[in-house]
Amino acid sequence: MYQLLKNEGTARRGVFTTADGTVQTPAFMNVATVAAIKGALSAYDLVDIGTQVMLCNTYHLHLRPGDEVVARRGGLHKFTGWNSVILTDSGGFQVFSLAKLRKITEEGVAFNSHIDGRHIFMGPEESMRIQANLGSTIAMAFDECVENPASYDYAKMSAARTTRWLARCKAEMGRIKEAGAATNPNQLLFGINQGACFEDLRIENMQQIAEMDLDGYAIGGLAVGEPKEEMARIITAVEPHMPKDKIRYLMGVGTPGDIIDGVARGVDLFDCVMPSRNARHGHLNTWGGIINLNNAKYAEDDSSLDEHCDCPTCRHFSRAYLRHLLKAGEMLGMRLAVMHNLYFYNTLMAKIRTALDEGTFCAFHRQYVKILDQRI
RNA sequence: GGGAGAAUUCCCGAGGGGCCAAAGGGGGCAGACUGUAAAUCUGUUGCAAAUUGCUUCGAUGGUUCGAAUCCAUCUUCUCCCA
Repeated sequence: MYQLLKNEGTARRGVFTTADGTVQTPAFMNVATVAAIKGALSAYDLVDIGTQVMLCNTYHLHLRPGDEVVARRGGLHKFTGWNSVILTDSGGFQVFSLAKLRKITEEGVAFNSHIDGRHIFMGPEESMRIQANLGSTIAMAFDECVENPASYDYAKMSAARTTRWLARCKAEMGRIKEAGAATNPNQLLFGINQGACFEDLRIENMQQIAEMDLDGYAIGGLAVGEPKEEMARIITAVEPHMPKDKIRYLMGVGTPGDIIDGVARGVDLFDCVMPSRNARHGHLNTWGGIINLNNAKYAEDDSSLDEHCDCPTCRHFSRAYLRHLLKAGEMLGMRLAVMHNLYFYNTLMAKIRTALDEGTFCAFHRQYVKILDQRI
């Protein structure tokens, strides 16, 4: 259940209550595709870095270890030791990212496993059954994330099909719960808006899925290579048609600046691989911008990563040491870097919430939206 | 003591008269990454007043229009026989 506490323009401050825990929004969900945050972070580390929601992936967990294995362990919460909110992505993004290995029909998508090449079929019903086995707090509807650029005709056809898939997802989830076969009987379902970069398709699609009374609504298919102005244009066009009393999720976004902009445009939830992937590659977020620790100039820099950050990494280690660990390919380097970047993102969201609470988000936006994405 | 082989750029290593500032790795430097097939991918890596010029293939000297490449001597290393 979503409760809007306060708003500043279209920006919203709220609380999302679930059976597994409460999420203060706006929030950034930390991506743990295969039920682990890459960089050797466990559920216990997530508590230390201020994580509210862990995000896992249906397709990846279906392949390995297998959703039924997870179900027999009591679901993702027991399996991972993370006792708060878990969102599972439906596998829809893999329709996009594994494009070379798949074939899409009305029924669903045929994949070749990226692990061993074996034939896999996933449609709305399969995705719902897998997510029911995984027992996440929130299941995402199975969608097609269309590549950019997309033709108008393809985007229209695909969005309509994704909506038909959504109806099947809702029906299948109902059947599973009725049969008592869900690992988590309180599992929620979010629908996903598609329509590429065409405002009329986006709006029409949003209006259709808004009528389906889902637990939350996501905007998908953005941040897939289109210019930032395009993304902003689409969010601004769709937002007025999203239910005010439901939580809104902008999938796969983004940079700190993208997130601040997203909040300003009325989004409550975000997720992105950037903080963890960039951290592993030496790109660290600071309150003054992004630094690339691989750069030679940090080889003898004894200062902490960010003097304004009090994460475990910044409290104890120098840039020179972190750079050495990263260069040497040590797991510790990645772990410390990922902890910092996720702490940074989680802290960014906390600051956004405080600004909204205090009615100063507009000033916060002005101060940080550009600088945080800059390279220094 | 006798015989055989080898020395190439930061490292390993290809190249056996002109198309060689010299393949390919590694390392270095730099860049990319947006619901993670991503410890991946891309560029670059002798110097400079830079469509060119200069220096570099163990050292010195030679052959040749032209040498990393052929010859002589030397140095160092490896292997085999004593």
